[in-house]
Parts: sequence; C-alpha cells; structure tokens
Amino acid sequence: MARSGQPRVLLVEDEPAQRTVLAYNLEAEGFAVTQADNGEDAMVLVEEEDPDIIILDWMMPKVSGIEVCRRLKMRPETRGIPIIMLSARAEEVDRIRGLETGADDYVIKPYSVLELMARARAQLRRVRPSTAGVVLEHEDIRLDPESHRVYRGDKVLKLGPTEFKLLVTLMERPGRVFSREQLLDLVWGRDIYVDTRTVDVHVGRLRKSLMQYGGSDPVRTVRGAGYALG
Amino acid sequence: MARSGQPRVLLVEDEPAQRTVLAYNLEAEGFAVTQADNGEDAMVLVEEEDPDIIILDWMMPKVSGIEVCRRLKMRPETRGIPIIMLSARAEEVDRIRGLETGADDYVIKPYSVLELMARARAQLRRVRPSTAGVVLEHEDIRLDPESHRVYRGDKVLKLGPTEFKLLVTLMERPGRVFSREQLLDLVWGRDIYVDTRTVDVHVGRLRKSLMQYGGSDPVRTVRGAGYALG
DNA sequence: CAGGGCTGTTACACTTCTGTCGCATAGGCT
DNA sequence: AGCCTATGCGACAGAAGTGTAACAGCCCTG
Repeated sequence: MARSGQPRVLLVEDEPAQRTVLAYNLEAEGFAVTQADNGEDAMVLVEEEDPDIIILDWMMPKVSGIEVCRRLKMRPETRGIPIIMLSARAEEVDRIRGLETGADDYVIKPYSVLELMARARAQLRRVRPSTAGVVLEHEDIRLDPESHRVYRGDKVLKLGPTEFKLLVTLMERPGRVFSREQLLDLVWGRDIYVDTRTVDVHVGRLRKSLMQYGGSDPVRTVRGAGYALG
Repeated sequence: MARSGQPRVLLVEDEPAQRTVLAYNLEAEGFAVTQADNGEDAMVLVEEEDPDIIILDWMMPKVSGIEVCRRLKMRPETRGIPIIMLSARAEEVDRIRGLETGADDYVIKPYSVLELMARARAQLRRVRPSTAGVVLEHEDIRLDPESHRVYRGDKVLKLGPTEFKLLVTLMERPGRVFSREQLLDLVWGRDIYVDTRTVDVHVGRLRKSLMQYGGSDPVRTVRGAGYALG
C-alpha cells in the first residue's frame, strides 16, 4: 500500500518526560506521533493506527518492549513494520538479544535525539519505497528503488552508491530545489560532517553518469540555492 | 512569519574567551550573533531579538542554562526555537537528559567548532525547512519558492539570487510599500552594512529581469518612501 | 597484498553576481 | 521657471558561486 503524507510513528516509552521530548522532536520532524506508555496499549495501537514505524523502549512495566517486539515480529501482518529499540544498557548482550527478537535497529540511551531521528528516517526509507513498489520517473529517467537500477531511455545506467541516493532524493520531488545542506542531510545523513562542496562534486559525478550515453543534463543548478531535477 | 536573510543566533556563555571565539565562528558562518553572558539577559534577549536558534552553556551564574532552557520550552511562543546545550563533561549530558529540559541537541566540551556549526545548521534546517508549498501570485507573475522558479505568463524568468529574494519579499505582501531599510533587513539580513542605494540598483535589475520578455513594470516606486508591487 | 572502485578534499579556472560610483533624468516645491 | 533632491542606469572591479580535474585515503575483492 502506497501511503503518502506524514509518516506515522508509534512511540512506546513509559517515562513521561522522555516520551514528551521525543514526541516533540518527532513531530517537528514531520512524523504523526501516537504515544503509548506500556506494552499492552502498544499492541492495541499497532492495530488501530497501523504505524509506519515503531520506537520502543526496552524496559517497561507489564509487557516489556522486547516482548512487544517479539510478538509483532511473529505476526505476518505486523512483521514488516520497522522497530527501533531504545535501551538503557549498553552491554553487547542486550544488543544481540534485541536484534534476535527482530528489532530493526537499536539505540542506546543516552542517545542523541538527532541520531534517533536519522535512524528512524533511515528505517522508513528502507521500508517505504520497496513496499510501495514505486518506480520513480522523471522525463526519460526511470529509477527502480527495489532493484537499485536506473534507466535512461532503454539503457541501464551505472551509478555509484552516493550518486544513486542523490538521484533518489532528487527524483522523490522533481523540480524542488534542495540546498547543499539539505542534500547532505538526506543523502549523507544528518550527523555526518562533510564539506558542502562535496555535494557539488557528487552532483557533477551524477550528471556525468546520467549523460554517459548522451542526452541532456537533467539536473538544474540554482545559483545561491542548490540543485533540482528538471 | 517567513524570514529571510541571515539566521539569528543567541549565544549564551559566561566565559568571555569561549564566547568570543564562538561568536567569531558563527559570524563567519553567516549567523547574526547576539551575545549574553548570563541567563537573565538571555531571557530578555530572546524576547527582543527573536532568535532562530539558541546556543546555551549549561553552567552559568544566576540563572543556569538548564533553567533557561526549561523556561523557554515551557512557553508556547518560544518552544519552537531550537536550543543547543553546551556541557563540560560527557557525564553531565546524561544528567541533563535525565532532567529532560527539552534541549534539541547537546554538544560536549571540548567540542569541535565545526561540529557545533554543523549541528546549529542542522537544527535550523529542521525548524525552517521551506516556505510551505505555496505559490505566490501577483497579476501575471507566479513565483514558486520550492522550485525557485519565476514565471511571467508562460515564460520562465531568469533572476539572480538577490533579485529572487527581493521579489519573494515584495510578493509576500503585494501593494505594501517597503522602505529601503526594510528591504535591506529582509533581503540582505539584519546587520549587513550596505548602502541603501544598493537597493535601488537591485530593484532596477529586478525590473529588467521581470520585463525581459516584455510586459509592464510591476514595481512601483514611491518617492521618498520605497518600493511596492502593484 | 595489489588493484580497483568509491569517497572527500583541494585547487584552479571560469562565470555570474554584487556593491559602489558617477552622471543623467524625473519629480516636487517655491 | 529654477532649484533641489530622489531615483534610474550604465560601467566596473572585486567577490562569490560553481564545474571539474587531480589526489590521497579507504574499503573491498580477488
């Protein structure tokens, strides 16, 4: 099912203050947030809200996070929902157990809110395009996120990993201008510190790749602002 | 309110040397910096300057950074301003997080200035993403902030960055007369030292660009007052 | 461990934009 | 009309933004 609009997140955390801060940040990030403070409610809300992603505290009264996770990953209809586990303990044992229960990612408290946001987005990105099965198209460029292939006309293009992510980002909103900072954010990840000029270089490489069999340059440079497709 | 120009940062740090270094770097990075060396002044300056982001030292005389943060996050009108907390040691970050002051990010001293800049920019981006998907229109001129494109009739116009920002400003309130000083403020940014006559020149350039395919002059000169659209 | 592909940075050339000046012209006032 | 000030506009040097090649480091794979 291809859904648009705000991605829905189910936030399960028993500590009210932490939950509030996280909810605030998630909402600022563009998520529609549903909150639960225990595992039982969480199980119900998964049904009702059908979230795109779940952020789950490990330690909770009644039904623990790990138990919620295990149950959800057992049921076929909820298995596909990415789960990020929050844990207070850093021991490797926990990490392994968390992943064994099927959590898709794992963040240790105290975490950087930014990091958590980045991971949530990454999970979402991972699940969304493929479940949607959408092929992105713009003019004569076709991009299949599932097979990781890019076509121009009837030719298959060869792109590097960064070029690919860059193109995905641009193609998700053709025409929109992305600043170098936004692109760093979306393509490289928000907690990576890379010179903004690097974006230029990769855009250059992407251009070259897109035109490897000829054709016009589909990437528009907006001086003083950034880059856009078309 | 859609603001353009330099992002404003309120830097609150009681140690003069550190404050100076940071202010210097922030300014070099394009921020308009307001400084405070204690929490009380900070609270006042938040009102007066309405900053886009606050960088806040944790340890300070009188009102501590934590307290400032807590107060600001409590009030709806200031809650949206991102706050980056500076803390002296890693363990303290835990405590700050434990206190749930609601800071948006934390940076541990000694920090890399580069990192702090990156985080500040990231926060700014998070809050001020883009002027919503609205297309500004006035008579036969259409301006799409997202794609950074300007049309007159069915022709795409080519504008320079300053001309574009100038036009955005004028189109946000068609008919309103903006003084040269206001335009400098809105388009160039707060404390940029530029001759007011420069506005004339850019208005001239904007006029030329808007009429590059013919058409009437949509910009009205109000002698002794400024410029307006229509 | 050598080779290849990819990445991030840097340097340089090139283009476009910017701010200021000087002078022409228009508008308003007495 | 005559005067004075505000505005328009072309020119220009310097600044800023951008494209690209070159390079060194990294992580693979064979």
